[in-house]
Amino acid sequence: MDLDLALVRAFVATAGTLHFGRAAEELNTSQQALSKRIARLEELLGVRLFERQGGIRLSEAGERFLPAAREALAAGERAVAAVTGTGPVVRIDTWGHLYAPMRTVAEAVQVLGAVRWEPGPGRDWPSVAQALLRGDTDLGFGRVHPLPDGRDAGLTQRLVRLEPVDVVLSPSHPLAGADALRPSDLRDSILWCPAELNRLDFLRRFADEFRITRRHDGPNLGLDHLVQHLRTDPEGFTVFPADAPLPDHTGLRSIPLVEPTPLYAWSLAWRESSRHPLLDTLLRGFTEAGRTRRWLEYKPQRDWLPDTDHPKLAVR
Amino acid sequence: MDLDLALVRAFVATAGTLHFGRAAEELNTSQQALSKRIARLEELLGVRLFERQGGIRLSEAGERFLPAAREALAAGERAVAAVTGTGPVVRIDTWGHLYAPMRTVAEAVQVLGAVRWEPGPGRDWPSVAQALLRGDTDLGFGRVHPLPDGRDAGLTQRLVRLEPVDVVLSPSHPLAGADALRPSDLRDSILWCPAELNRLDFLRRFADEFRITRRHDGPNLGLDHLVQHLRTDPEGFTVFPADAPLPDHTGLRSIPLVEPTPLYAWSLAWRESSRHPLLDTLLRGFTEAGRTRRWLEYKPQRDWLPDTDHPKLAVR
DNA sequence: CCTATGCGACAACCCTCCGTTGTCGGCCGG
DNA sequence: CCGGCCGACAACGGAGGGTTGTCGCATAGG
Repeated sequence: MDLDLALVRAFVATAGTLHFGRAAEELNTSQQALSKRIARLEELLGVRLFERQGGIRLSEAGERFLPAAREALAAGERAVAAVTGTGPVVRIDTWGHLYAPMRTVAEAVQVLGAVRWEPGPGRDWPSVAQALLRGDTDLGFGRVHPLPDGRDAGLTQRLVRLEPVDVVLSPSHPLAGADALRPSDLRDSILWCPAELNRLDFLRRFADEFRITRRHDGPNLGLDHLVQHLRTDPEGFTVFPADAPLPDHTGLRSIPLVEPTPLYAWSLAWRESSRHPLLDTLLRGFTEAGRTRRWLEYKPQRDWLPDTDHPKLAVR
Repeated sequence: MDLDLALVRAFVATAGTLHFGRAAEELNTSQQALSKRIARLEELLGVRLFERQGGIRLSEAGERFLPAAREALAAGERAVAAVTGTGPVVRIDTWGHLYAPMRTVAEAVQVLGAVRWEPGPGRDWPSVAQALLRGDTDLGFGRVHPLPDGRDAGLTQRLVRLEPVDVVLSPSHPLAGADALRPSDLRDSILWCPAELNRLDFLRRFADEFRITRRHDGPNLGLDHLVQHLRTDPEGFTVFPADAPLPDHTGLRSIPLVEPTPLYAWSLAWRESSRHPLLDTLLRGFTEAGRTRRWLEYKPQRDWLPDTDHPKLAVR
């Protein structure tokens, strides 16, 4: 009971023109062949799709079939595009590269397939927002924070993942043996920041919220550099998304945070006035992945989320 | 370039077993026929889907194709189900019947087709919430307001439409000639309520917000009854969703409200722990319809929404 | 009432294509 | 080196889909 999409195509074309002759022309075939195709489809489905009485019009069943038929055609085209590499590509600019945003995008894309994408050169949220507004890129992915002067006006965003963060510290750190730690346990330690703290919205809010006053920041010299320092400083720590990969054999320990568990809010952003054709498919991929992998779980009494992220939460 | 889903089915089955013989058995055909089908599909796509070297495994292209192929098969099945009437039915309980909730559900379903649904006996939000929790129905649709005692715990809801409301009044009402009215213009008029006001969350909040103190309520005796009273009372008015149909030839006037425009918030609700198989399709229908018909537009400076509805808003 | 016209269905024909049966070749384990 | 398993290849037969040609049935106009 599998449809041949060629038949479905014939139906959709005929439903469009309501005229066998013209629809046949459109499909580069003859009226008779088209007539047979429709008849075949009708027999397969066991339902009359058109009422014929001097001209044709959609039957009630045809009316029900039409939108679903269009969907099926579109799905077929996406499948073909997925494998032949034809069709559009969506450019996705990510930021917060230290936290490996790509892995989440890749996972969401994999769920549905059929989306070809390429990473953009994104650096940070302000620059990606600008690129989106200029049309230099199609989609942004990372942690969004409010921009001054309405520099994000016209952009739509959607929260797609809340990721718990772990503490990362040296085995020589006094707390290294714990199975779980509370943020308040870290007050006596030194927060090592991967870049200048005033450019790290999440880390800054985290440190402020939990009164972590000993902080060490500096220019972004990459993950390895940070790891080096952490390894040698028994008082130092940093926080890191729980599923983001640390370089292997760093010898550092990753310990879950609880009471509360801080969450890192990953969002997609795009310019509403120029939606990319693949956007809907991609959003479905994130929705699907988010549900199965529980990417959007948030319990106010268990988790901590920066104030500015709260509006992004919603019953969805 | 239209796929034959029978070929796609062959591919998916083979990708599942990674064994031509067993997949052929599963498909009730011979190994040779299956082999030919795969070859045909590969030629059509111009890509090798399997690597053959003593046994088979998916090629890179096959890996990309698989999820999209599953999607296409599902879409095909939905299309067949839409027209043959096979497949599951989703029971949707609506409430606020005076405001004709069904029309919005019907519109959303129409966008994608393929969802068979039947209305339930819903009366009001509390009773529908209870029915959802008991599993007596699959989905609820109407305006959701918070319930006491956690009687809505375990239910997920999603805002799907914000509908402006119009004033409805008799032609003999002094304001009947206006092209648009402000809520504050109605302070001297009498709000006729279609039921007891303490059961009408939206109307109560509306009247309180805009200081409409003259109110007339009573048991719900139906739309016609309300219309009768409105027609004869030159001081009376009621408010009504802008797109909801009033009975024809009522002789009443409908006038848009502005500065601000009150919005009626329609939501879907379901029990997260027992998602109906059609729920995702249905949600996509609402998302799609919502975008094209601008069902979710809200400007705080232009519109008015009861406080309790604000958490439902979200960037999505 | 008759005819012209336009449209879709039906019939006959032909060829392509798909599934069948039978067989070969290549990769494995012993 | 050999046997067994698995997928590809070859040959054949029948169904199916496209072609051309024609008919039936509407509707409109004289």
